[in-house]
Amino acid sequence: MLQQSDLIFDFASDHVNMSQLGGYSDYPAVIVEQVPHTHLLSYGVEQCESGEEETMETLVAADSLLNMDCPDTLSLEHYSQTFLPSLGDVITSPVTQVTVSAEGIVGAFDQPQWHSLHTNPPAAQLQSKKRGRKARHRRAESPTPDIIVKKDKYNKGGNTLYLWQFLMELLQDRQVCPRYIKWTNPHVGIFKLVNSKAVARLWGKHKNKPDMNYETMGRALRYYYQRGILNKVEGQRLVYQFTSLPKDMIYITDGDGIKEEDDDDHEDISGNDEAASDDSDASTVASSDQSVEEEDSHPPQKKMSCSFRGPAGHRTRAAPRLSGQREPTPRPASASLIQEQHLPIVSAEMLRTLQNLQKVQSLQPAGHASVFKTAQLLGSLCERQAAAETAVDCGGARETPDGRSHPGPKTSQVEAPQLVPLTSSHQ
DNA sequence: GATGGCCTAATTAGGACTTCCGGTGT
DNA sequence: CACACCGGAAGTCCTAATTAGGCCAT
Repeated sequence: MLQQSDLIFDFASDHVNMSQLGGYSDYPAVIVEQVPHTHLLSYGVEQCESGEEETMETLVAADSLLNMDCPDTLSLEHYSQTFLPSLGDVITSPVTQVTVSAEGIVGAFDQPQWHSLHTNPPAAQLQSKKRGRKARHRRAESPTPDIIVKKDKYNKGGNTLYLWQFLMELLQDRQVCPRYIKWTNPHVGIFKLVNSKAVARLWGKHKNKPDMNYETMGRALRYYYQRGILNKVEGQRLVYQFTSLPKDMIYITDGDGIKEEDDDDHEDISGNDEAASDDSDASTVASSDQSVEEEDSHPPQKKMSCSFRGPAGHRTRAAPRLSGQREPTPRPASASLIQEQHLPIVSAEMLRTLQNLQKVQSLQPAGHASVFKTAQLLGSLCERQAAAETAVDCGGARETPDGRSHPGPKTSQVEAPQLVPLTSSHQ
């Protein structure tokens, strides 16, 4: 059974019947979502009694959030060749053996996995400087718009999570988004570091750099300007913009259950949640414990509303469709910028793929450990989900234990945004 | 003994930060 | 004054590519 703070990261590779997917067959493999039980993501931060506990609590939050000792969390180790069974409404695609070069992807992908939020080309095409030794192939670089890494790089078990990936992770994590980091304009990839210190500490924790601070992390972010991964939003502090986003990004928005970080965050029953200010610190995560308990007993995650978005692939978690209801929205063949499969992201929809437990059981545990984790989770949730889905059928969307949204009393359903021109610039 | 194939360890290049710094703007 | 922000410079860490060497078969 999954332990608290367990996350499941897996690619939802589908060598399954793609015909089931209809027009979605070209959807990317990486789908993103948290494990249904939000308590699995407990940040474990005690309620803040004073601002002086910021550091400790932030670090504790980082511990719990990232679960750094757990290779199953952000280590990307499951970016390997994991094949998952798929339900009809789950969009997956093969992610294995993707050979990429600076000239482009060679192999599995014939559709762009990412969409650009800019028209401007990447800033830097870093040229390797050869000296002395015989010329050799370039080492794979971070998946910047034009510089794409080999998939295999992420299979080595290293802690190779780039900062931009990390930020995307946070932006898809309801425990930190919008509390520490939030979208200010998800349509164009603009986000804000609501609590820059906490985010920096989380990053430092992940990188095993206890001295990490926003100044240092900010330097790394500034290097992203040159590489065309990020832009700075002029005139707004702590606000940055991704130049590219995965199409199946989960956008956690400030729904009814989630107040803007700058607003009064009174979801914490204890009243100690002072998550408002930028530097209020990670103690704000303490409220997660509260919410974790709530959500444990009430699987529907009422605190957020989020949606998938993409120029064509936008899907709304808040209103899950049944497999037969999905509308085949074709995906525009825009230029691939960042390979989506590099995202250390989990998918709730992937979890859904595992609902087909019979298929899961046919897998070999040795090669699909995380799959089995998921399967176990799903098995334990199966009954509840069935009940929840019944509720969906009867009364609109409710978030099921596998992460689908439910129309809880406070849940606002976020409609899938309108298609955003890829050339949209930040506002 | 020469050659070739395979495997492994060591070396090297280079990417992605990290650290430090001085400076500017709000 | 604090903080955000900028970018140069140098350093660290890690990983992939390359090379060298050993072993074995022919």
